[in-house]
Amino acid sequence: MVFSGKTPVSEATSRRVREAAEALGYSGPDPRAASLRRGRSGIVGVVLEEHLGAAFLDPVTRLTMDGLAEAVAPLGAGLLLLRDGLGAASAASAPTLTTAPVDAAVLMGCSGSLRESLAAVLARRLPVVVLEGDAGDDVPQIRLDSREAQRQAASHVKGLGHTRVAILTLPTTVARRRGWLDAGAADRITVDVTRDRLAGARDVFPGAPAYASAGSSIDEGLRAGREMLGAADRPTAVLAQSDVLAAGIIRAAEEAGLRVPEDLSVTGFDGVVVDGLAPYELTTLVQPATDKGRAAGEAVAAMLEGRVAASIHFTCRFREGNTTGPAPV
Amino acid sequence: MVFSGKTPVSEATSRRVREAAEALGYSGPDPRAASLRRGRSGIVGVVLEEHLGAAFLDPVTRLTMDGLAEAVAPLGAGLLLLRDGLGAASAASAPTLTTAPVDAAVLMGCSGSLRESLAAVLARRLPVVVLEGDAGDDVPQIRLDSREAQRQAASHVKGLGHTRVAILTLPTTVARRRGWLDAGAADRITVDVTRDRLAGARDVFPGAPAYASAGSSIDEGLRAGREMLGAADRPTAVLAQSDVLAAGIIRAAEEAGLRVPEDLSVTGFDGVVVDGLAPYELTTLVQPATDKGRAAGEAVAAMLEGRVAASIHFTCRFREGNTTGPAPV
DNA sequence: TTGTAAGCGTTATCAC
DNA sequence: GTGATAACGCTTACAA
Repeated sequence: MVFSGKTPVSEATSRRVREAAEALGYSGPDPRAASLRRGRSGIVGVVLEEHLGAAFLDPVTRLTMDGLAEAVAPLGAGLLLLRDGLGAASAASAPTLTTAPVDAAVLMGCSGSLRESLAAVLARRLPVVVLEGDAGDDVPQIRLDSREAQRQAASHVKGLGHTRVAILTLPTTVARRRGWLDAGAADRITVDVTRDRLAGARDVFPGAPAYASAGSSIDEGLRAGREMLGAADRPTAVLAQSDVLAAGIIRAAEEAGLRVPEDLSVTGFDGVVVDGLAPYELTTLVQPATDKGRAAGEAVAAMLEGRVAASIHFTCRFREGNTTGPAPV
Repeated sequence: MVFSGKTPVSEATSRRVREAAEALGYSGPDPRAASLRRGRSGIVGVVLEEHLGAAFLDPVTRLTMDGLAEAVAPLGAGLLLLRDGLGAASAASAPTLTTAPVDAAVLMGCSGSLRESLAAVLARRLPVVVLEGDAGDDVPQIRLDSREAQRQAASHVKGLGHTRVAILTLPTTVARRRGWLDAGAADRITVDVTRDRLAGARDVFPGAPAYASAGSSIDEGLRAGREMLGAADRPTAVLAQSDVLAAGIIRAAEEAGLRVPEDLSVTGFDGVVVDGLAPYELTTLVQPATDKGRAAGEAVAAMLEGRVAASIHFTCRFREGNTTGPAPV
């Protein structure tokens, strides 16, 4: 066909066809028909567990999506935004992994309904990659050494002499309840990232109190910070599970008249640029967010070409900033 | 068919079919074939002009996408992220409006290559909606009274006695050059939103100097603020074209030891929650960002059902916060 | 209620 | 190099 540019076509024929097309009002091949014939739609489904606005609030998600988009582009593929299961409410008509013409799927931090989404794609025998979630079997996974990394930051803080340390966690379950975690709560955490990072922190500070945020944002951190720093025996260091949460803690400290790091040390996690945080430079764990996305995209590409994609384990790099210092005496 | 649930099927047959399906390893209808037959893919393409990470940095974009997603969901449609034209580099293999199986398209602030993208969808006779961009002809557009709104904020500032007023604009062209705009620069602005808001501000302060940012973020605002507030005859008020830019200006003011609003008044635009800006509450123009997205989605839905969708003009609401005050004497 | 047949618009293949 | 032909897997309409 002239449009596909696949077969060599003579100039004359080409023009003749184009003229006819023009006359008939034909505007190129129909992608729907092409995708049926080819067995490829050129679309990769991305499953998010929050609504769009919330998901993209997180800088890590943004970076990951960026890397993902970049890696699937050469494939001629675009990203289709999908939300995972949830209640029957949306299930009625919203597009799902089973009804959307996707060639492959990427499950992003679908902690809650991961298994459900996974079952759906697996049933359709679609290539699938799971980002930071425990998919168990033989599906390629992109993971991070969250626990080890968090342990490293905790050790750093311990080395500075801190003993009264509190942890500010990411949401622990899909319910996203805000507040202090009680004794057995750690075992009921369903979000893998949260669980791993908490474990890493407690490897170093076994009994450290932990407060769960309802999301990863500065305002959530601020809100949590007010509560965490308000207590009588307030901590001298807070290990936050994300940079934006850490930024919120810093704001709360400023609000309470505490200097960082003289009165309070704060560590983050992610190593992203937090808009407006200057002049502070967080002590944090730098994770290769964009690379993670890219790796997911490449894994998808590999599987689409029939190759097997291996799981990848990324590591974080500890970066000392100016938000941690010796424990106050 | 049993799976479609369209035709009434007896229980016995249903089970028989299901068993056969199971045996043959059939896992439901192929969405690609269905979309060809139906002539619908259930996908709405969203054209962004930046890469994902950058686009979603802007709170307004996030909210708009949210509203859009919500409005197209009942349609059974998902959002496919697409980037507009650009150089030949990406054009090679990246998915485009012409190759993706979309039922309709939404063009989001595609200032630069809007016409190009528009031509592509129009050629395919797809329903299309343009968000805040001048599409000229009879394509439905979702617009905002940017100029009038900005004029209102400027009047408020004028009423407070300010005369030395500077404007901080959003990017003026796709090139996104940062710096003071010279005399004729206003006429060379290709981004509609930027042009309209600048015009509104200059309706009230005709000769006001304007500085162009390279993007809508706090750090951009901070960077611009350092330059704008560093001059000898620094302004007593800055009209920023977005809330996040305004937040950056406030940070720059703090940095320079200026109090807001005592020494410097600042206005924003958008009325979004700026993460971490508390305790300031911006004087700003609240725009219905989510509604804009929803309206775009509904317009798309209407067109998909054969109805005609009218253009919609949204208006902003002026909201006085605590970042503007009387001009210092 | 169940079964059957005809296309949706491509693209790949094969004979010319 | 060019033109015809046969699927791709579904949905819908119509006949049994």
